[in-house]
Amino acid sequence: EDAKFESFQVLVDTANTFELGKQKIEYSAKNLIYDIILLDIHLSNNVEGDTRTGEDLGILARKVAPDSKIVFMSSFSDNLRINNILKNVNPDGYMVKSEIDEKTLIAMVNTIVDCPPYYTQKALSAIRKKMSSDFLLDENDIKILHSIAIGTRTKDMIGNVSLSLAGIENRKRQLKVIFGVEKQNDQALINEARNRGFI
Amino acid sequence: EDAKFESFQVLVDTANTFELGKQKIEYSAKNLIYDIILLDIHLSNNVEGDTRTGEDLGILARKVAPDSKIVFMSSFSDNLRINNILKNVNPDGYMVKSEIDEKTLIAMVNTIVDCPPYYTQKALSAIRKKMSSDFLLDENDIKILHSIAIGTRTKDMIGNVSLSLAGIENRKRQLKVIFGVEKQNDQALINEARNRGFI
DNA sequence: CTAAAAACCTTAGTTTTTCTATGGTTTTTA
DNA sequence: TAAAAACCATAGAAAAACTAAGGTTTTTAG
Repeated sequence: EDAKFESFQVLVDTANTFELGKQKIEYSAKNLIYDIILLDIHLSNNVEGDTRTGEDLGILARKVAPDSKIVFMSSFSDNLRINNILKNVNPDGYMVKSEIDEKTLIAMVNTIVDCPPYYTQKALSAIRKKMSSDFLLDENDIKILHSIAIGTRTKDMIGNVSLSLAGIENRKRQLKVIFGVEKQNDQALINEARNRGFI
Repeated sequence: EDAKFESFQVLVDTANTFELGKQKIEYSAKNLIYDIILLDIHLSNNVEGDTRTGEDLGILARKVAPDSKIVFMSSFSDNLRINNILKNVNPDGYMVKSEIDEKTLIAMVNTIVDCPPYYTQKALSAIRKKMSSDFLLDENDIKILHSIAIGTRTKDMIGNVSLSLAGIENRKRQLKVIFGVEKQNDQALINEARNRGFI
């Protein structure tokens, strides 16, 4: 906020819950629209059990304020999250928090207004992984990978995955082939999937 | 080449044909390996009809000198080319020539040695498009898109595409739906496909 | 302007792919 | 070491994609 810019001055407005953010974005859309909307993925919601995230807010912002630039901030350089947000929201920028400082913030603002997108290095690293391994997994594949990652037993995946047990087993086998860890254990599969930005 | 770096000095070696580049890379791999290999996509080959490009040289370099960083330079911010190279070579950097100057070159070198990747803005713009539209086209889809782009009539696509006429027509219809240009003409489809980096 | 060609669309039947159900074998777990 | 889970294979069912055929609409060329 202390940063000096040549051609414009900075006015900052903040909100710390989904609901408040939603209100401000909707209000601004009808009045003075925001140039840049900076979104934290993790939101502290006031209502218990409210699982709406900054991603949802981003999707909303895209709809009601299509001319505002959207930049995400995330604590983690978590590959899957970055990939999902780039796909679902297509933000003009993505910054990993550990890389946010005055220098990157200024660079971000200058890049965003001029020629987006702006990504910090760790975000770029995740993007690179995704771009270089270009095969597509469907919803079920992703769910299975996640379930394995958190230690869910195969038989307990029924219900999440909309496949029969045999179907899930088949997919697992197939995934191991795709990721080049045929005949190896689940850990190898997860490592490779994480490494390539699918988890 | 005049740029000053703090922690290292710059030695430059050049080659202007595929064959010469290949020799130098192979020679260096067994002796003093290159820190960074800068590749131009368009090569002026001495032999007529030699269609090998910088991309092929990049694939070769990755194999024989896996520890060298590879950076591509391209005149065009052509989406498909960028996507293909990122997928097939997975370079540590990609620079669009119009964006190359002393500043970006220095930034590239510093980023590459420290924490790759480095992409110039126009490359990033292409990458963004690809990341936000993440569906996969198979070989036939690509062939059909290409055929349309160069003006091939649908009925003449049989032979290239290994599908029946009705099959090709179906795919075309489906592609228009996927790209969000349903009921529109072929030009709209090609524009959108090109825009998203599939052509 | 008009006739021919191409593109477009639909339907029925075929092929291919993927899934389920089932049951046996191997590995893991307690 | 016995039970549970994972793994694997097979036959049949279901879904998806393709072909062939024929009709309608649009485009092209004379």
